[in-house]
Amino acid sequence: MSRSGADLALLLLGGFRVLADSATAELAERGYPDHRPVHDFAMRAIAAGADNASELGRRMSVTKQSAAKTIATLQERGYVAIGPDPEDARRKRLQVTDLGQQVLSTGEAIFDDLRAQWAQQIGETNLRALETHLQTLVGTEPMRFDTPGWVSRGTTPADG
Amino acid sequence: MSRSGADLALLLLGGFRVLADSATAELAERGYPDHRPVHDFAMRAIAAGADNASELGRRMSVTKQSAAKTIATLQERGYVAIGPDPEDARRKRLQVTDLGQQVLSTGEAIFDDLRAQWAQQIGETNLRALETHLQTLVGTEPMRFDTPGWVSRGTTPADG
DNA sequence: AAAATATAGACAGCTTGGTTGTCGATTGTC
DNA sequence: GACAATCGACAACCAAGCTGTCTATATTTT
Repeated sequence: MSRSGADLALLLLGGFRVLADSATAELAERGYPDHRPVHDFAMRAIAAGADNASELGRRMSVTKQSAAKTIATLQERGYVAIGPDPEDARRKRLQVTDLGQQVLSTGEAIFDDLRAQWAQQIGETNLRALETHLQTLVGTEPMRFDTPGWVSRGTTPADG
Repeated sequence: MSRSGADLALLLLGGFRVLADSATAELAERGYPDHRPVHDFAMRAIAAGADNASELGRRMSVTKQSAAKTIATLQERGYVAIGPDPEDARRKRLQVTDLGQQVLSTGEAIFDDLRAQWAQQIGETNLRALETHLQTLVGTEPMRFDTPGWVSRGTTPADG
């Protein structure tokens, strides 16, 4: 087996897509249609403290305008609520709604389920090793909630 | 360490992005600007026998219209040539040019280089194990040249 | 041979998720 | 009080997908 670097890249992407697609499909089946990974990660970031558009954009390595768009759709679906910020009149404070929390925990459960399936296939030990090594390779930080621009142009936006 | 399924997904995507971004950047530095992974995989597919738009679309799990767009940009850059098909007047036969071959082999070298760097970080044995396990999880097929839709809507297009 | 059907590629138009650039409103600092 | 920085909004654009429609050519069926 040749084991080229390109194969490795494809393998990683394939792995992600299998997980992401399965999760999206399952989420749709459980009553949350059109919920993409990006929505999930954005909500997680909001829940984790990125409670305004600019900050969310920063954490997701995306312009604030783009973040605002995501926020708008999340708001339309009732997953996040927008209110005024008592400390800064320019800001609009974001908050994950109860419905949003439901999606979040459902999504988490689904992902954990998928991971468990994988663990069953190759063994928990091997899966853990895979994760550990991948983490070493990707960087020390566990890539928290900042979704890395979603396979886009790679360069992080400057914005103003 | 919690090891949630979502973390795993992020890790996989992160890994892919690190490789893809590095490769894109390096390729740009060596004189092939704006060459994205999708171009590379499309060219590989063409070289591997997908010598018309419809077939390319099929292999990349993308509509033929979308494939046609990619082909158009590759042609503009002089990476593929379009000629008539002697056996079927509807078809336009695709061919990777010499310049295209250069990009291809350069890209391959870069990817292999990146893989070597990773091997140095966690050891060849571990990297091999990672690849093997990932392959088991993603599916038996090594995901050949069909780029899996590039983190899009997951559903494969029907088209006509 | 003719008719029905399938396929190749082109064109128009839409959607998603990004990007700049600009702007008014607000805040904080000198 | 003046001035720079920041927040969020708007407009315009782009890339890479999608669908739907169309013509020309092949292929298959009658």
